Amino acid sequence: MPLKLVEIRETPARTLGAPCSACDIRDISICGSLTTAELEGLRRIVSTVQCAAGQAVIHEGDPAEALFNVVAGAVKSYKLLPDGRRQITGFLFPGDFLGIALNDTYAYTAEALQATRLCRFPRRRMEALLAEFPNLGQRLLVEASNELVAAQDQMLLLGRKTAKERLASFLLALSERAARLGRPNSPVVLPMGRGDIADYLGLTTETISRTFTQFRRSGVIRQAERGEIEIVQHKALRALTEGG
Amino acid sequence: MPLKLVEIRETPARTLGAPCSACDIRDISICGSLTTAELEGLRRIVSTVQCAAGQAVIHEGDPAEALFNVVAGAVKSYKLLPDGRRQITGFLFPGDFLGIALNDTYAYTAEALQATRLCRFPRRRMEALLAEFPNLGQRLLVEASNELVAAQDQMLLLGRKTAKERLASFLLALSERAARLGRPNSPVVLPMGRGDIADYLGLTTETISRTFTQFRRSGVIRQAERGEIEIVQHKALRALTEGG
DNA sequence: AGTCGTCGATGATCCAGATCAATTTGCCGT
DNA sequence: ACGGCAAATTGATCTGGATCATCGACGACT
Repeated sequence: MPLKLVEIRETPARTLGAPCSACDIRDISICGSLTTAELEGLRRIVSTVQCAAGQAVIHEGDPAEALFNVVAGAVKSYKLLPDGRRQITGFLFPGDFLGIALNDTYAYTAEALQATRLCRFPRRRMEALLAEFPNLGQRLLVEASNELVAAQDQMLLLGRKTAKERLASFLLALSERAARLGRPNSPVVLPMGRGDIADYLGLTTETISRTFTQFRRSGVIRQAERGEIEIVQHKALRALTEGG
Repeated sequence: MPLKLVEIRETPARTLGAPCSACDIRDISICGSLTTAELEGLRRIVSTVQCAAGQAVIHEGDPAEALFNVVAGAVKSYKLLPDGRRQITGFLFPGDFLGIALNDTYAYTAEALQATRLCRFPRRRMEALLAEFPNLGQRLLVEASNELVAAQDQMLLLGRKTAKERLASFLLALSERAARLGRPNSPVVLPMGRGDIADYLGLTTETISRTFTQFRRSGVIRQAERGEIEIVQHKALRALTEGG
C-alpha cells in the first residue's frame, strides 16, 4: 500500500487575496448567517489550507488544534480498526464542518478526495471568539445537531438496511444534498471510488459494483460520465431506499 | 403486539418538592457546571415527567417541543423502517440528554425501559434561555459533541465489527460508563432485554444469546443476577472488542 | 398451585453478502 | 499509439449471522 506522506501546505488567508465577504460559499456555509462583526472576528483567526487528493487534513487521535470548513473539493472522514478495517463516517463537501466535536483529540482521520481548500480556525482562538459572539456557538450547535441526525440515519442504514437499500439511500442523499445547495439533483457526482462507498455503507467494493449493475440493468440509474450517475427513476430509487 | 397507550403524567417540578440545588444527579448532568443564575433560569422553565416502563417520551416525526434530561431510570431511543425493522440509536441513563438535536421534529422515538423520571425543558423557553446565558449553549454543544463521537463509534461498530466484537464493545462501554459515574464497573447492569441489545448492535436476539453463551463458556463473563453481567476478564473482553 | 404469556437459550437450515479469483476498463506518462 | 498500473466488473464459492422452530424458565395473574 503506497502511503503518500505529504506536508500540508498552509498559507495565511490574506495571501490568497479573497476576503470572507467575497467567499464563494458564504451563503451555503455557516458564514452566511453571521453579522459583519462576527465575520470580521472569524476572518482574523482564519487561515486557508490547500490539500492535494489523498492528503490527510486531520488524524484520528491527534490533539484537536483546529476546526475546518470545506471551501472547495471533497473530503472523507474515517475510523480504522487495528487490523485495517475501515469505516468512513462521512463525506464532506463545500460548506461542511470538520472537527466540530469540541473534544481534546480528533475522533477520526479526514482525507481529501480531490484537490481541496479549507478554512482553518485554531481551536483556542475559536473558543475565545465563541465567548465574544454567543450567536456563533448557536450556529455551531445547529451544525452539530444536523450532523447528529445524519449520524443516526447512518446507524439505521448500517444496522438494518440491505445492500440495495444502502446504495439507494446513498445516491438519494447525495442527490438531495446537491439540490439543497441549488445544483441539479441529477446526475449525481461521485468524487469517491467504489472502495470508499463500500467503507461508508459497511459493504465491499464487489457488492457496490454488483448493486450498481443491478440498478443500471433495472433502469433506475444510468452511467453518465465517469464518476457521475444519472438518476433516471427518482421514485423507484426512493422506494428502494426502504425496501421497495 | 399489545401496544400500551398510556398518557404521560406531567407535573410541575415544584410539586415534587425537590429543587434543582438538591437534585440527585446535579453533578453528573449538565446542571453541575452551571452558575446559580443559570440554574435558576433552568428551574423556572423545567417540569418533571414520570414515565412507566414501555411508555414513549417522544415520537419520531413529532414536532420537537421540548428537550429532556434523564434524572432516574433508563430510556432507549430508536428509529423504525416502514416494515418494522428497528435500529436503537442509544440507551440513555441519568444525566443524559434527549432531543438535543435542535431540529423542528424529533429524529427518533424514545421509550422508557423502566420507571423513569425526566426533566422537561420547553424548546421555546430553552432557546430564550440560551440567548440569555451563552454558557448554557456551550454546554449543550459539548453534550452534542460527545453524542457525535459516540455515534461515530457506533457507525464503526455497525459497519465493520463482528457479532463478538459488537457485544464485547457494548458490555465494555456500559461498564466504562458506570465507572465514569462513580459506580462499580462490574457487574454491568442491563436494564434492556436481548431484543433491545440486538436492535442496538444490528444483530438478532438469537445471535446475542449465542454470543453471551460463548462469552460465558470461555469464562470472560459470568451471569450474576438476572439482568446483570459480571465481567470476569476485563483484559480479554477488551481484546475481543477489536478482534482478539 | 396452576395457567398464561413473555423472554431467553439452543438446534437446524438458509441466504445475503463476503471472499477468492479472473478479466476488463480506463488512465497515466512516455 | 503503447505499455503499465489501479480501479471496476463479473463469476464461483464460502460463511457468519439470519431465519425458522422448539423448549425451558420465570413472573404475573387468578
